[in-house]
Amino acid sequence: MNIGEIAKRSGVSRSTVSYALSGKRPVAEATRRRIQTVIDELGYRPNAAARALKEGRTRTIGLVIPPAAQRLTDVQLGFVASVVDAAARADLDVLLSPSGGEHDRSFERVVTGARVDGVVLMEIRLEDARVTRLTEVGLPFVGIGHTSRPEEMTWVDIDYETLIARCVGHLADLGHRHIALVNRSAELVAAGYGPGHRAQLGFSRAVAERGLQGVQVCCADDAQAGRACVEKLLVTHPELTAIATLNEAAMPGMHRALADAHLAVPGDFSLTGVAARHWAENLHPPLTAADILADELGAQAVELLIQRIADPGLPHRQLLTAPPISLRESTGPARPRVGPAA
Amino acid sequence: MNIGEIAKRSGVSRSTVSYALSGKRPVAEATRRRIQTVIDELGYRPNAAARALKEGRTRTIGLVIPPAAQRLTDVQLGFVASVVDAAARADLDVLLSPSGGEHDRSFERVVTGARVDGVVLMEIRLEDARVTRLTEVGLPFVGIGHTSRPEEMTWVDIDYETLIARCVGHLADLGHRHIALVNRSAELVAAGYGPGHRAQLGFSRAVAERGLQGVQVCCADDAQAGRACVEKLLVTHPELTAIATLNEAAMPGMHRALADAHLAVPGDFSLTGVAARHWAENLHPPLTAADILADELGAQAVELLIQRIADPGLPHRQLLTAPPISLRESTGPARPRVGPAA
DNA sequence: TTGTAAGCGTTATCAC
DNA sequence: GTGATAACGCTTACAA
Repeated sequence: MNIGEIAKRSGVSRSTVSYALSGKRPVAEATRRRIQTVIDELGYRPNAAARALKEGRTRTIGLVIPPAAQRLTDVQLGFVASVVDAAARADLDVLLSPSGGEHDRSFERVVTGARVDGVVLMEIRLEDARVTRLTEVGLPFVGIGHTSRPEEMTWVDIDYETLIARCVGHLADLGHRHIALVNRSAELVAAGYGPGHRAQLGFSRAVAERGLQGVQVCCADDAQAGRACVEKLLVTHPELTAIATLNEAAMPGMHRALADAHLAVPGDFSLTGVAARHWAENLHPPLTAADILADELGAQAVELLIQRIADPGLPHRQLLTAPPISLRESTGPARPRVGPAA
Repeated sequence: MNIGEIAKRSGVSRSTVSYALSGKRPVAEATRRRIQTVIDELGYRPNAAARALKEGRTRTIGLVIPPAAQRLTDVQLGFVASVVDAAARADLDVLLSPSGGEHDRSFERVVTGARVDGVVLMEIRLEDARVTRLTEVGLPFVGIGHTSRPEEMTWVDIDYETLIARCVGHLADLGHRHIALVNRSAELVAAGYGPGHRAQLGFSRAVAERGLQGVQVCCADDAQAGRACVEKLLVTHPELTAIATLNEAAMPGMHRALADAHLAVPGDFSLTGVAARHWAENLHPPLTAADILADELGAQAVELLIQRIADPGLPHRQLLTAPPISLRESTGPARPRVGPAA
């Protein structure tokens, strides 16, 4: 079933069918209708490969995700969903590529075989080989996250530095003087994972500015680790009254450790951080947090990518969002765990 | 950068380059090496569209997911991850298509523009237009889930009927006589969502066989709904001592409702169901449940699809898995809430 | 208003 | 062991 077949059955040439479809040249109404009838009857659709070959574009974008094996967080999943959704609205298909680990072949295929018109790149590291590679081959791309040389690429990102600083500020306002930051996994932070890195920065800065006692720990991205991490923290830092975190996955475990220590949230202990709204609202008690609007960010990434595909010469653009903290029920006035009385 | 350029620089013809790459015709070792050098130098890769056009296959599979807007459950996410992973291992790319709702264009593009060699279809309904459409156009596909005429397609699925029946059996063995099934959302079940439907069947059957009192309710896929649902259930059915569910997303809320009613799990009330292992292990207390092995199912779906693509005439195959119940800590002996003493 | 034909980058058949 | 060349299905410049 190809355009020639449609042409034959409609009694016109192939070009007329093509033009009737694209509207790039006027076609007599009668002819157009005749062609349309045949097309509907046979359920014809132009062959994507042939069209891509001729036009030099695929109407497809690549979405490079972290290797699937390591589960996606709620926030990451939100990005994927919103990118796919935004792309569908723009009539673009999305080619999914797990990158890193054993899947470099997949990334190379997507990048270098002219399979896509552009790429949305997730989970960018401060030094990221994929960014280098994409720049090298000149394929338009937009990062969700950015590298250590942010001006050299187009990206959207969450301002973890500001957000964590704000969380600390919020806790300080409530009277907390001893605060911990529970970061993402040590591997991730060591590998130069931007959010982890910038969370450290923001935390250190805010703690210094407010003259607080701060302690920073890394924690693997799962509930067990969160539990162990907080259990340890409560012992090693008995004066702690609050935690800020960007580690969603660890949070259920953190809650559990607090409950096991008979510390009520927010009565005895405050908890806050950065998380997907959906997630924050569903915790018990609902988490006071800077709500990441994954939907918007993903859609903006696609929007920027479409612009770059249309004109790759465009100057780079950056979009840093710092959503306000939504006050919910997980933070409250400080109540010393070990005070003068102890 | 195309094959002609490589040919020119290597001083051979285009066909020789092609054969050097594919190995489908012997090429002198010296020539082969010369060509390879040029290729490495220029980072050449065959154009995917041209190859697809010529070969009549795209080396790409479609993955049709539920509309992105409605969040994926943990189990669904597991399927996506494992399908992407398995495809990458087989050097296949994955084109993601949200279907249903406003995204029918995306589905049609994938299905009908020769964009993919085959499709993995998620979230199949008992009557599913997409199955009809795929059959109609003759595109190889494999379902994760199946329709009301299961023998007419190739699929992998989870035997919810058996699993829920087993859960009921397990509860009955522990002495529970009044058990509720918390199903997925009413919309989903009404729309002929297979798992919801088969859970009903399994529940009814098991309850009848064991001579128990059973009550079935539907519940939207989120924590709030789960909480509301159980709160109501506890009031309307005060004799209830256990719940079986396949609604992961609602479970945190269900726990909360039980806690609010001062019912300890498993001391006063037992909870069990079907869930991703990851999820079950992370609940508090860990959920006694039939663990869905999403990784295996997704990989098997890809495997079956590859076979069907290679030979579309193959008889349909079906793979129904019923993983055993993993005993954890959320079920225990029945302790009547309202007994003779009350 | 419509038709003819070139060409996109491959692969594979045929010829040498 | 290697080289011309046709063909895949489409879009579009040129011709009528």
